[in-house]
Amino acid sequence: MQNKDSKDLLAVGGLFLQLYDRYNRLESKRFFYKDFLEELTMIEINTIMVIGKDGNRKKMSEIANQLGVSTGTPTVTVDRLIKKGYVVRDRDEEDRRQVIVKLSEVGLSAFLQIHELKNTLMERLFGIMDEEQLKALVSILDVLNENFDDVFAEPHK
Amino acid sequence: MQNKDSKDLLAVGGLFLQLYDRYNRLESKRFFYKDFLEELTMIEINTIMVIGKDGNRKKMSEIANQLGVSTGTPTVTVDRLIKKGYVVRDRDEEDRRQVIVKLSEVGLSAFLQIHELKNTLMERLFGIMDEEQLKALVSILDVLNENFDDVFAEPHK
DNA sequence: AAAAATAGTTTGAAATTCGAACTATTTATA
DNA sequence: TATAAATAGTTCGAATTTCAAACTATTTTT
Repeated sequence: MQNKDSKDLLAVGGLFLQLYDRYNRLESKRFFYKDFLEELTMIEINTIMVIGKDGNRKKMSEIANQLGVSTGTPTVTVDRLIKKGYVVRDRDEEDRRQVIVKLSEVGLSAFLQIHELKNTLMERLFGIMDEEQLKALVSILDVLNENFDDVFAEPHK
Repeated sequence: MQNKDSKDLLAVGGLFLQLYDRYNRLESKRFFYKDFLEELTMIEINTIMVIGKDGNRKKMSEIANQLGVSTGTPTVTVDRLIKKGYVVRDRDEEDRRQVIVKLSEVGLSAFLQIHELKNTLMERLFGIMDEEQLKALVSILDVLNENFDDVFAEPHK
């Protein structure tokens, strides 16, 4: 039995998908974003999280790309978020075709709260593990993240 | 430094979320479901996957619950899937309030193809790991899945 | 200077969603 | 047993989300 076809390789995929689905469901509005959903819809929250990550400054195309939607979608969402006071739209003065979107103070505060909320969930999820398991998992997740883009670079089949 | 506040506990959450986001984006239509999206929308695919899992026989409420949407949503989606020939609607004869939804032959075939597609992705993702890491990861994911519901049972805060 | 490429916006149509009101059926209760 | 309450789904209307195509504005290429 060689590596590629090991029973562990088969098992780990199923277990990952199971955990992924569970977390996915947990994050789905009803529970998780309850405090925000009076004000914000899911796509608005997702858009805020994309804008705030790594420096609070994103082009429209970056937002569309990160969310996996066409560029028409964030145009509409950002319009609404501006109306609600969560983001600001600027034109890049270097290249005036580009639009730069940033979080307002309100938007940034929402971003930080949701970020914190996610961290709390993570602490719950992984809090049951002992120090040794944590160390092992950190190094494994590191490897998976590092190789992710390479592994899926060429279109699969 | 005690367990709960260890740097590994902090790190592992971020790494998990990173992997989660990446996989999430990968699964998002454009790449992954390309072959099906001429025929099916995302919610239709998700609904098919829920119906097919664990025995190809689901109540409306089970579908809504698994998808994290209100019951109105699968009613509409199932209508469309019936029209497209992917599922069948039956009334439970024991309790005639309940509606049982099953995949047709076409639906089952789509389910299996998508299932296979996901497994292929999993093999790619985890194929870079050696046997020892795989074993470790299997046992960790097992623990996380087993404890998931308990950990998040009581509403967080 | 003209043509091509790029970044976003606008538009219209379809899909998705929710929550509330509704129908049908089953279970509880008086 | 009759009535009330609970449960399972459906229908409805309004809002959100989406895409793709046509469009505007700007920059880059030829």
